[in-house]
Amino acid sequence: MTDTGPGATGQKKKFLKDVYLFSGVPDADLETLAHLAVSKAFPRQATIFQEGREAQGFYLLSRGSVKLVKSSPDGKEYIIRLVGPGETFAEAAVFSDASYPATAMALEDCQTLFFPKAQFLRHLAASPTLARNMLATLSRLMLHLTRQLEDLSLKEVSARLAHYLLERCQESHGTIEKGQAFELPTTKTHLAAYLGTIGETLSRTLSRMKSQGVIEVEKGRITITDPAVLRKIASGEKW
Amino acid sequence: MTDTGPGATGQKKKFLKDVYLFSGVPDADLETLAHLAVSKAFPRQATIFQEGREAQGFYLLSRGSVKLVKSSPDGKEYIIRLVGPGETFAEAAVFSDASYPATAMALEDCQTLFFPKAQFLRHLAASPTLARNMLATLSRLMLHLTRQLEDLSLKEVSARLAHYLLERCQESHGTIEKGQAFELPTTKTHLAAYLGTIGETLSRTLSRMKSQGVIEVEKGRITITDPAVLRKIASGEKW
DNA sequence: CGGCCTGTTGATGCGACTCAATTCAGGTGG
DNA sequence: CCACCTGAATTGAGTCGCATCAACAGGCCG
Repeated sequence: MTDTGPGATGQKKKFLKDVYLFSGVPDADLETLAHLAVSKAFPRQATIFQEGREAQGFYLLSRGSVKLVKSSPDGKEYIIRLVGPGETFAEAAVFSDASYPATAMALEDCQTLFFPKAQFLRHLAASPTLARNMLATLSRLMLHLTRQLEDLSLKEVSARLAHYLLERCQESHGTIEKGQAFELPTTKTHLAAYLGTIGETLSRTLSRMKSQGVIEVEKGRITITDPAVLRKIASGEKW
Repeated sequence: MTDTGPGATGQKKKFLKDVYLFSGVPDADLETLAHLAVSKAFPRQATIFQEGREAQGFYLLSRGSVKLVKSSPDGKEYIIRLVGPGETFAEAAVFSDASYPATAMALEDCQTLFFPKAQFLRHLAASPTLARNMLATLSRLMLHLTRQLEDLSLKEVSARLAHYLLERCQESHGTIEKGQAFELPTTKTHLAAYLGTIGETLSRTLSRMKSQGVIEVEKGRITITDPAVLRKIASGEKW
C-alpha cells in the first residue's frame, strides 16, 4: 500500500463530483471532503483490509477492482461483492463501531481514496444531503445482499448463473435481447466464488447452457442467444 | 389490518423513547415522530406487506413477532429475519425509492407503528441524530445479512445450527456455559427456514447432536451440555 | 524451456432435499 | 367429554445436486 499523501485536492474534488455518494453535495462540502480523503494505492493481490480488524474508515475506488470476501478456515471463499471504479466499499463499517466484516483484496492495481472514520462522521453530521446519500447507498447494498441470500438459499447454481448473466447483460446494454454480448468482469474462478460455487461446477453449467443453445462462450465473452430460456432457468424452471 | 388511528400520541412517544433508533433524539422531535406514526395492528398469519409492492414506509414493532421471508414459486421459503418487539423493519425500503424486497408476515397478533416514507424523510433531514441512528441500524442489519451469506455459502447445516444455538444462548444469558437452557423462539419449521434448510433435516441434525451428548432437547427447550464441541461444530470441524 | 495459473472434463462420494408413513399435541365441534 | 381434524415433528428410504479428487490442456511469463 502506498500513501500518496494529501496531494492534489482539486483533482480529488473533481473525482468526487461524479460519485453517487456525493451527488448534490454543496461545493464547499466537497472541498472539505476532498481534503480529508487520503489517497492510497494498492498493487494487484494486496490485502486492503482484513476481516476482524478494527475499521478505521471506508474506501472509494477510483481505479482498479476489488473483491470483498468471506473465507473459511479450509480455504474456500465466498465473494460478497465485486467493486468497480466509482464505487465505495466498507461504508457500513464506519457506523457500527465494529471491525471490518469481510476481507478486501485488490484484483488489479488499485487507486483509492480513504475516508477516515472520525473525520467523516464529524462532517456527516453537518451535511443532510450526504447522510441521505449514504442511507440510499446502504439501502441498495442491503437489497443486493438480500437478493444473494435468496439465490443462495432457494435456487440452484444454474439459476444463479442465469440470473447473473441477465443482470450483466442488462448492465452492459440497456436491454436483454438475442445476440447481445458482454465480457465477464473477472476470471471464471472468481465468478464461481461470487455465485457460491466452484470453478468446476461453473464450467460444467456453462457448457451445458452452450450445448443447449442458450448462450455462446468464447474466452471471457458471453453471447446470449436465447433470452427466454435463460429467464426460465433463472426463475428455477427445468430445462 | 386495523388502523387504530392517530390516538394517544403521548403513549407512542413514551414507547419511542426506549427504541434504539430514536435514542438521543430530542424530545421535541420525538413529539413530531410520535405524531406522524400511525398505529396498525395485524392478526396472526396476516401479511403486513408483500415483496414487490411499492414501499410506502417502514414499521416499528411494539408487540408480537414478524417474519421477513423470500419465497420461491414452488413453495419453499427462506426467512431473512425474525423481528421482535422494539425492532424496526423495512427501513431500507424507505431510502431506495423502490419496492419491498421481501414479504412480512405476522407470526402472532401484532401491534406496530407505521412511519410513512415521505413524512419521515422530511423529518430525517432535520435531525442529524436520527440520521446517524438510522445509519447505525442499517449497518447492523448489513452485518447480519453478511453473516448469513457466509453461513449459507460456506458452512453446512450442522454448523449453521450450532452457530445459531450459541447466539441464542449468548442472548438469553450473558455467557455460554454448560447447562444453560433457552427456548426456541418459534416452531422448528420456522427455525429450519431461517437456517436455510427444511424441517426434516433440522430434526435429524438436532437428534444427532442429542445422541452425541452436545445438547438436550425437550419440546421447544434446548439445554447446552457441551459448549466446547458446539463451538467446534459451528466453526465447521468434524464431529 | 519449465513453472504456474486458469480452465475443462471425468469418476466418485457426501450432504441435504424429496417423498411417504407415523406419531403427537392442540383446537374444534358434535 | 370424546371424536375428529389439522399442523408440527420425527423417522426411513431413495435420489439428486454439487463438492471433491484427479488428470490434463492451454496460455502467460520469467
